[in-house]
Amino acid sequence: MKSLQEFLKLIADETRLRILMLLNEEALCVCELEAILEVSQPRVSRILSKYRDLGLVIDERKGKFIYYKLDLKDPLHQGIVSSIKVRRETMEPLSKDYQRMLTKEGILNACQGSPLDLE
Amino acid sequence: MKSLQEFLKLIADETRLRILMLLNEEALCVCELEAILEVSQPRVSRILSKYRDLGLVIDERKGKFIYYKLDLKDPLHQGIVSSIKVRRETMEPLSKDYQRMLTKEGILNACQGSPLDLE
DNA sequence: TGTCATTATGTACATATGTTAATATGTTTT
DNA sequence: AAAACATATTAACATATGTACATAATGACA
Repeated sequence: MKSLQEFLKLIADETRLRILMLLNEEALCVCELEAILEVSQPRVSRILSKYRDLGLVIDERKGKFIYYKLDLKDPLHQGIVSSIKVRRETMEPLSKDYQRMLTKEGILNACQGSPLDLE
Repeated sequence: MKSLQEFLKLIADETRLRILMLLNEEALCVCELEAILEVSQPRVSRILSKYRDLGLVIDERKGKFIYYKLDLKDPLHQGIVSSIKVRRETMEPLSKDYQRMLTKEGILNACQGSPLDLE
């Protein structure tokens, strides 16, 4: 129950939810998130650290970059996230974010090392 | 999107979520909620007014009592609520609350007019 | 080892939020 | 109309939260 409260509190914020929805699709590093969302680096980093504290996220280093991806162990959390995902197309920052992530628009220049080339 | 933020923020609190889950089952008045949840009357009233402000709740007067019930028009809100409902039995205040509501334990004496007799 | 890019954190500030007690409003009933 | 009860609101307080800026820590790689 406490875990549900914390989870809801975290995603009850636009930027935090946007990050969560992206990380639910694929692993991304801080600078990629920064580029997609157009928010400051410290803010992205802080949000990721909150997710990490609650064990909702896994991080893995690849070269210079640390890739984060969602790791929802609780089926309730999963259920809530997929309820939102189903309606992503109708929810405006979320839908655009997703497109930007797919097209990698503006990302290559944002992260100097072009992390996407690593894969 | 803004509506989703507000909704999540509201239910990211134990008492507020407990009330929402109960009102999702049947219409209840303030004093019944007070008795089931064992929280103060002003607090219940305040929470209901927030739900009312967001149009999540319908109220109907019956005699002395005002009965509130949930009115989720947004399918996304519905989806989130049913994700939680599915796992209610495993979530502790929620499960007991539901039982108390069904058995009407302690309620008849709490509301002096015995509102339940009206039905 | 030194430098550079990435990521993390500290601090200070403003703003928001929850809580309680007291009080007001409105309704029924006699 | 008055009493009794249900519900709503106000005010004051403490606590929490978000934000931005500056700076620090970490790791990669030449």
